[in-house]
Amino acid sequence: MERPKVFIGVAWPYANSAIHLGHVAGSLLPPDIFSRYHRMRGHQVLMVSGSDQHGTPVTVRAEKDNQTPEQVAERYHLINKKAIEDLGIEFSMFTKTHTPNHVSVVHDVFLRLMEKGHLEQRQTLQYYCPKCVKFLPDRYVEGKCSKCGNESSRSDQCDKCGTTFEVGEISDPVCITCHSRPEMKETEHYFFKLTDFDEPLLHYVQGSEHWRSNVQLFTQNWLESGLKDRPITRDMSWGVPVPLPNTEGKVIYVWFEAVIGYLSASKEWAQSIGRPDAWKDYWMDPEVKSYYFLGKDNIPFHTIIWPSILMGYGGLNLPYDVPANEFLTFKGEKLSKSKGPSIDIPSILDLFEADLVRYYLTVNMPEGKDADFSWEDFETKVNNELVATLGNYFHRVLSFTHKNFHEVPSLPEGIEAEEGQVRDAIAQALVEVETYISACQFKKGLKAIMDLAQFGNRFFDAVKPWSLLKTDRAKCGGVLNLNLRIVQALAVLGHPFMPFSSQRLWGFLGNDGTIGEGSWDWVTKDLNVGSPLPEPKPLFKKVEIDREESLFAAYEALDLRVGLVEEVCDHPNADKLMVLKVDIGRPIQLVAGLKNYYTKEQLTGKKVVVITNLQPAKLRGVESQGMVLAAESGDLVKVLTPSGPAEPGDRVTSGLSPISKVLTFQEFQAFILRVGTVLNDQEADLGHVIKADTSSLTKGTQAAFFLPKEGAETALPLFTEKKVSIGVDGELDNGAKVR
RNA sequence: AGCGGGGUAGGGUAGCCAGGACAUCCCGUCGGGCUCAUAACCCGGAGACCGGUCGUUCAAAUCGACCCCCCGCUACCA
Repeated sequence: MERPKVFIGVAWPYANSAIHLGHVAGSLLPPDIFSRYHRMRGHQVLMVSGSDQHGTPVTVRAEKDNQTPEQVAERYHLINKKAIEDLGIEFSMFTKTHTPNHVSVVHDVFLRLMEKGHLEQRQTLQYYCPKCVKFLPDRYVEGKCSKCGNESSRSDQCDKCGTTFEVGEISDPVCITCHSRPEMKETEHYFFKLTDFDEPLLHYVQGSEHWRSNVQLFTQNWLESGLKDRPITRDMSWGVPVPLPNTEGKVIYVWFEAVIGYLSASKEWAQSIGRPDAWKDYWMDPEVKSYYFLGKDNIPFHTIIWPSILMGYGGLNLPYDVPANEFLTFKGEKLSKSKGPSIDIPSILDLFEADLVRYYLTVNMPEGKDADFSWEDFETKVNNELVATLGNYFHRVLSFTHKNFHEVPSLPEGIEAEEGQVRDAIAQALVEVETYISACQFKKGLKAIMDLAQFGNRFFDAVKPWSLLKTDRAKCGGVLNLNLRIVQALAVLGHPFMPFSSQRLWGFLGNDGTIGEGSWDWVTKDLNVGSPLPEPKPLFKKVEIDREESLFAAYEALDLRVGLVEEVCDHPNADKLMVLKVDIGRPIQLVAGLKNYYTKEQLTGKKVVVITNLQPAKLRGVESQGMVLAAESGDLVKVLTPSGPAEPGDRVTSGLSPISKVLTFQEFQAFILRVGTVLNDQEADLGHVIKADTSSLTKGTQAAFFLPKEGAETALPLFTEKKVSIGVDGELDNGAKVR
C-alpha cells in the first residue's frame, strides 16, 4: 500500500524584517510539529514556504536603507531562512518569490485564468497627479462631496454622508500629498472576477466543517458581505510583471501573486529532487490533504482568494484545512530593550537553545485566542516545567542507572504489575499525542507528554530504586528498566516538539540511529538490554533572563523637549486639527487635535512639551513631526507646560539618560503618563497616592508623572535637564491621562 | 465608531460549538513526605459568586438578549 501523502503550506514570511516569536508561534512551529509527526508515522510530506519578497513594504524599507528592493528582499530572505533552519523547522523547500520559476508559474496561472475568462481587462479612469508623477490611490485624493457639501471627502466615499463615488464624480479633487489638482487619466488594469466563484466558494466553505470555528466564521462573514471583483495589477515596478504586451510599469498585486508561491515552491522542489513532475503527486491526487498554517490576518487569502484561484485554474487540490492561529502579543514588552532580550529569532537563538524556545512557544501557542509573551513567563515555564519536571525526570533515571548499572538493566520476573502500569501509561500518552497532533491541537499534545513525565516521576518515587538497590538489586534493575522505557517513549513522542534534545536523549539511552522518518513505532521499542549507557548530562539547563531593572528605564526611549509655539493655523482639511509651527531649538511642524480646546491665540507663544522622536506621520495630508503632550480628563484637554524658566529645546529628561530611537505612535501609546497634585516631598496624588521624588516640586501644584505600569505605586515626575518640573496649563482631575 | 477575538482562584490557562453531579492544568502560596535527581521529585490544603444583568431549562461557565471592560485590524487617535 502506498504511504499516505500530506501537503503542508506555510504562510510566507514577509522579506522586510527578521521573523520574530510571533511568526514562529503562529505559523512556523505548528506545521513543523505536524510534519515531523507525519514523517515519523511514515507518511510522505511536502512542506513548502518561502520569503514573500514583493510589494510596497519592501520598497519602503529599501528607500529607508538606501538599497534596492532586491537587495532588501534578498537580505531578509537569507536572515530568515537561516533563522528557520536554526529553529529546526524542516521544509521540503523554503524558497522566495523573486525567482524566475515563481514568475513563470504566476504567469502560467495568470494566463490560464485569462483564457478561462476569470480575468478581465478594464479601462479605468484613475486620478493621476502630474506634480507627484504618479497614479493616486483613492485615499490620496480628496474633494467636495456633491451631496452633503463636505469639503474634505475621500474620493471613493464621503465619511459624512456615506455617498460613494466613482472616479471623477467628486468636486474639486485635490492630491493630499502636494495639494495640486490631479488629472484623470485612463489606465488599464486586470480584474480577478471573484464573483465567478461565489457559489462554489459557498459550497466549499460549508463543506469544511472541520475548520476551526474562527476560520469558518471569518470566512463566512466575508462571503456574506459579498465578493467584489478585485484589480490584481497595479502601477508599480517591484513585483511580478504582467505577462502581456503593453503593460510596462505594471506588476501583479502581491496578494494575488504570493499565494501562488505554494505551487511554484512545489514545482521548484520537484525540480530539485530531479523528478520535475513529482509536485503533481501532491497537487493532483485528490486523496492528498492540504494543510495551510498561518496567522489570523491571513485567513481570507487562504480560504477565499487562493481557493478561487485554484478553482479557476482547475485540477488542483483546494486547502483541506486552514488551522489559523491567533496572535502572540507582547503586552508590556513593547519596551523590550530594557527588560529583556529582543524578540527577533536570530538574537533569541544567540541566547537560548532552539528547543527551549520551541517548548515555550508550544505551551503558550495562541491556538484559540491571543497569547501573551513575556520573558518572565518564558523563564518560569522553562525552569519549572521543562527543566524541573521533564529534564529532571530524564536525569534522575539516567544518572541513577548509569551510576549503578552502567548499562541497560534487564527485566526480571515478578514485577508484572509495575510493567502493566507503565505499559498503560505509555499507551495512553501515545494515543493522546497522536489524536491531538492529528487534530492540530499542539498544546494538548505537549500536555500529554508532560503528563507522562509526571507519571514517570510518580512511578520512580513509588518504586524507590534507591532503596531497592540495597535490598534487591535485580528488582532495582527491573524498575529502572521500566523507567527507561518511559524515558524512551518520551524521547520519541517529544521529537516533533523538541527534535534536538529528543535526539540527544536517544543517544543517552544507548540507542543508535536518528529519530525521524518512520520512527514513531519506537515509542514502544524494546530496550537494548545490556548495552552500555553513556554518562548522561542534564538535557535542559535552567535559564536566567537578564533584566535591567530600572523601573523607568523604558522612558529613556522618549525624547521630550520644551517647545515654543510660534504659529498656529487650521488644518486645511480637517475640522479638529491644527497645524503648529514650534521651535524646539529647531523649527518643526506639528499637527495637533486641539482645535476644540484651544484657540490659535491661546496657543501662540505658549511653551509646551513635544515628543520629538515620533515617527513623522501625515495626518490628513499634513506632516506632523512630533506631538504636543496634553492631558485629558473628561471633556477637558490641557497641554503640559514647564512650570518654571525653560528655553525652547531644553530636554525633559527626568534625570534619565535618553537613548536615540524613533518611536512609532503605537510604541508611544504604551507609555503611561499621568497628572497629579504634589502632596509633600515624596508623595503625590494621581487619583491614588503614589511615591515619587517630588522634593524639587512645589506642594499643591499639579505636575506630570511617568508610571512604570498601570496602577503602580511609584512614579517619576517629569522635569527638564535644568530641573524645572512640568506642569499643566490649567487644572485637571488628578490621574488625568496624558497623550 | 465599524468588523473580528476575548474576559474562568494572586498570575497564566482548559472546558464553551454537541448544557448535567465536587470547574481543568501549570506557576505561586501553605502543610507534609522523599533523599535517586538540575534546592529537583511526590502527596495534601487554602484560594473562583466562571465580567455584569436578565432570560431559556429539571439543570448554564457552557444556549439567547442587553450592558461593562480588554486586545487586533479599520478610522479626521498625534
